[in-house]
Parts: sequence; structure tokens; C-alpha cells
Amino acid sequence: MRTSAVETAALFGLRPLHRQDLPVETKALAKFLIGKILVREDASGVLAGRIVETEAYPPGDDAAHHRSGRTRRNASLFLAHGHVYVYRAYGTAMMLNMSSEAEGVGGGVLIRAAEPMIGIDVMRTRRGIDDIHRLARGPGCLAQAFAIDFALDGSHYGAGNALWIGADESKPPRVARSVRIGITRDADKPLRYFVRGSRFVSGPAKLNAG
DNA sequence: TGAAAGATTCGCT
DNA sequence: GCGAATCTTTCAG
Repeated sequence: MRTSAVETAALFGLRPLHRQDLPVETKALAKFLIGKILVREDASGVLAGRIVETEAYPPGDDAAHHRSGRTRRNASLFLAHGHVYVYRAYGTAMMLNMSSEAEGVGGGVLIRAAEPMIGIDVMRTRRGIDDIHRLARGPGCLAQAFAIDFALDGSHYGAGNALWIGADESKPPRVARSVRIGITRDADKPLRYFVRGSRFVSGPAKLNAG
């Protein structure tokens, strides 16, 4: 009998959050997710990491993928909050997002970096590197470590699924804000959230000085 | 049907 | 620290 992801996670003091526990507003959700735990269940077992960096792409944001309306590619951003949106940038890097608004409204949160907690050796193998600080630092790296692919697009975060969000009893981290990374439009909006002082956060040191 | 841009990463200097 | 690689999606003609 295989142990479920929820049972395994419980051994680490994690409890699953349900969609109704999550804020239905992009910026609030982006901040809420900092310090929560991303849990991934697949054929090789259970992976988990504490989210230390996110970016908000709220409705009306000129930098967001949903700015031109709903298309086949970005349809998941228009699902009710708590759904998975996966896409590929620059040909190689996969990005993991969570839809963040009501059904029919385009909005999403990009999960940029995490601190590995469970399944660290699996992540090391997938990434081909040893340094724990670099296993899930940067959206493309995080996606590779957690084996994110298009099959997850359109599913929702929830216990029993391939992806869900967990919480533990640790005290809330100190959340800082900065401008977002790697965009050209609306580049001056402070919609990036990260754990102040964490070595698991991506981006230039200048932004993280906070 | 073609062209341009993009929520990045990696390797080399 | 900087510049190239890479390919899918979207928009224009």
C-alpha cells in the first residue's frame, strides 16, 4: 500500500489548504502564498518546498499574459482561483502559476522560488546540481525540480491532486516587496513578493536588499 | 503565412 | 556581470 501525499506531508506537520482557504484577489494571494508549502505528488513520490518568492499578475496588468483576453494558451488564468496555469518561456523554461481571481476574470500568481523540504535528493537528480539553494531558485528551475509539465495545466490545487498547497505551524516569514523580474511592460509596479533575507530567493541581490 | 516578442537560464569573461 | 540560445504563441498583412 502506497502512502498518500497527504499522509506523508502530515509526518512533516503539513496540513492541506483548500481552495476556499485562499484569497480571491491576485495581490493578496501572492502575499498569502509566501511561507506556504507547495506539495507535488507524482510517480516518484512526494516533493515539497516552502514558497519564498511570487509575483502577482492582476487583472488589467499590461505585463500579464491575460492582457489580450482569453486564448487557448492562457485559458487557465481565467478559471476560478486556485487552478494551475503552466506555460513555457524562451523555448525551454516552464513556469508554474496559480489562477487568482473569480471564474472568467484573468489573473494569476507566478511561483518563482521555493525552499526544498521533502524529496530533496529527487530534486538534485532532476536538476543535476547539488547546491540546495539553487534547486528551486527561479521559475524555470522550480518547475524542473518539481517536474512541472503541461499535463498539470488546467487542474486545480487541492489535496489528492498532483499539486496542492500546505501550511505548517512555523511563524509567518517577513515578506518584502519589489518590482517584478524579466518584464518590460508595467515594469515599475511593486508586485513581486519574497522572504526578506532568504538565500532561496532568485533575482539580483540589489532587489532583495529590501 | 511570416515576423516579433517573451514572467529565463547557462556559460564564459 | 553580461550576452546568446531557443521555440511557442500571438498579431499583422
